[in-house]
Amino acid sequence: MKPTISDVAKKAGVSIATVSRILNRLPGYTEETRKAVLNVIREIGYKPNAIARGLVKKHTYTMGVLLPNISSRLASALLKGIEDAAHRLGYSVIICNTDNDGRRTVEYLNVLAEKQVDGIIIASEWLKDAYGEALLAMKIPVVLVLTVSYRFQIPYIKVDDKQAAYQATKYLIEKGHKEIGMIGGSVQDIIAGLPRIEGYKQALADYNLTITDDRIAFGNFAYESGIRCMDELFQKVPEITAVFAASDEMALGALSFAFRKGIKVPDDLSIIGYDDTQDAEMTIPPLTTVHQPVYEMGKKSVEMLFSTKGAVESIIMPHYIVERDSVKKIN
Amino acid sequence: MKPTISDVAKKAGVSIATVSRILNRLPGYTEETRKAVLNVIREIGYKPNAIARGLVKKHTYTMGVLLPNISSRLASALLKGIEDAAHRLGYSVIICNTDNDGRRTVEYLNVLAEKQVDGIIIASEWLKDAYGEALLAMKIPVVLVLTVSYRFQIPYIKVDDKQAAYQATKYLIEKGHKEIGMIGGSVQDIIAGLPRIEGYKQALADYNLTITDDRIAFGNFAYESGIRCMDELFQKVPEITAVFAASDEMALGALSFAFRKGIKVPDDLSIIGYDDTQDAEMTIPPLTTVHQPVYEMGKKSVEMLFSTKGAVESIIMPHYIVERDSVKKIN
DNA sequence: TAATTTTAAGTAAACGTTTACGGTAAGCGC
DNA sequence: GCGCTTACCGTAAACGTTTACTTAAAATTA
Repeated sequence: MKPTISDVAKKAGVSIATVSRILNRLPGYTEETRKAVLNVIREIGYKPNAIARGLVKKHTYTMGVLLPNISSRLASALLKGIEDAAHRLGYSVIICNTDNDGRRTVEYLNVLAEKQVDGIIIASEWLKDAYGEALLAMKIPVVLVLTVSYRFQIPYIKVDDKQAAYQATKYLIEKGHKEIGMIGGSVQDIIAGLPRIEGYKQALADYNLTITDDRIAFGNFAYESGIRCMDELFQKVPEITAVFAASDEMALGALSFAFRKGIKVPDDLSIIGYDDTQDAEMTIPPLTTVHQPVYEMGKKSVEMLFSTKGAVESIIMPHYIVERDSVKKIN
Repeated sequence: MKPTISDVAKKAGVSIATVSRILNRLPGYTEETRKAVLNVIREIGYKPNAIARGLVKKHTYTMGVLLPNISSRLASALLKGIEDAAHRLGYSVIICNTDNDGRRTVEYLNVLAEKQVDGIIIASEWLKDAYGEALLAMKIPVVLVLTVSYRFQIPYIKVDDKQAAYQATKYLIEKGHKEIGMIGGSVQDIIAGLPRIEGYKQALADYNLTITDDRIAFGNFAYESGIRCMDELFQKVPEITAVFAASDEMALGALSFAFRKGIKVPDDLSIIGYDDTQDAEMTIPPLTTVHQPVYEMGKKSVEMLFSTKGAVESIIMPHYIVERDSVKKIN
């Protein structure tokens, strides 16, 4: 059996209260007994039981993160930010891969509730009513990352998607492009889909460029869909000279499609992505894209989660375009 | 305050023992009282406290995973496999990003011990003595993934690196290449470095091809180092027609370097990678590489961890070459 | 019907901590 | 020497469960 605090107490000839006080650096013992107790602890290899402690303190120093897909590049970067900040603050993080599955999500919410986590971060996921209510019932801090909720008043941290998309499109326009296509997410996706499409349209409108439904292809943010969308775009609107992809992954798909068809990027076609995930700089050519500070958002989200100052404010993080080699100036 | 079991007992007019029995599907109550209790539970929104339960049952249904870098592609895929299997078995997983930092690793081991996790998976990390001893003291199951320990008898699950490297090299040889370079990891890295280099050398030796120190450049498995190594290789041994990279990321670096220098892959240079991470199929051209079944290894590792049959055997997973377009046959 | 077994339920100890409270001895001021 | 504070430390309750043990009633058997 693992040694417990009373084993330590017995062996050191003191009460468990004293051992506990020493462990928690509370006052109430001489330096002499402290040393003796510490020696016993080392000797028998005692480690406090965080479960028992959690039970009385009602604080587990554990938090949960829900994300639709842990293995996406975006999630990886976010997770690292979260883990780093959590570790610094002394928290452990439980990962929950929801797979965008509602049933699985409620299961996770339940587990996290039962495990008495001290806080929850929800990333990239639309907050259904059931989730929000479950969260409310738990009475613990929650923060949303890369998403928002209009129904529930939960602090969030994200980028201004519409504006970012606007700027990406404007960037292409300023490079002389007039026939610009977009590879977007679903319009039903109120978080990462619609706003980016709106930003794109707004920019075209402001510069009096043609907007047609044909110029937008709808993917699901993944690589394969980028390929398919690029194909679609080229068949319907062969005159386009540039495309804005709503995710780097789809931009990579577009890049691959172009390569296969012998279309040179950026000479024949300019591509701008979104996210600035790690592989954006590894592509051929390196991808110009709008940078979301995902790692920092991860960090900030746990800092918000455990912020000691009362009401936490949502944060709109700054984005910016990182210029690489997938966009060419034309005239 | 959150409702407790005694709140439901009181409200239902039974003892907490009965409520507990109902919750745990133990015998000892009528269907009538069961329904009544369940109703109360629903009514007041009671959720069992897993911390309290864990204290008495000495079982937390929580496990830990240690990895050097959560945001690497390899780790992402592995993590997903682990999380999936864990979720299926009812376990939560705590992630620990060690950053290859010894101090941080022991910290994590401590936290996991205190939190009474039921098992630990260690991935891609050389098991220092201190870790092994800490692990031993915890008396809980451990499994190693993508790594081994010779000093500690801990079950592992990995690929035969030397053989895989041998086959990758042989593949190049069979495609007619005679001047083959390698971008390897460090020789000090007994897990992913040395064996792959040995496999490479063995293949060259078996086919009577030239082996020189010049033909091996040493990277750290990351993208940047792939670029640097490719540069190095070309300066020292311009005659090479093919290279075997010990990781896909380094292969991507090599690809980028070639692109910048106007060297066509696979026409002027063939490249084979290692890992078959998600981006291997997204590169231009798609990367031929040796596939490690990382997701499955993740799954299997937790199945091993919580396997009920006595002694668990280590597993060598099968690898295979996936042919894409970065290697060309020459004569 | 009486004896016996089975079933439904309650009581209380245990899990390993933290912590409020109390007690004793020492130190101090007068 | 007496009262008071302070420092050190022990006792025991509490945290929310599970579970061994007990008990009373119901069901079964003879």
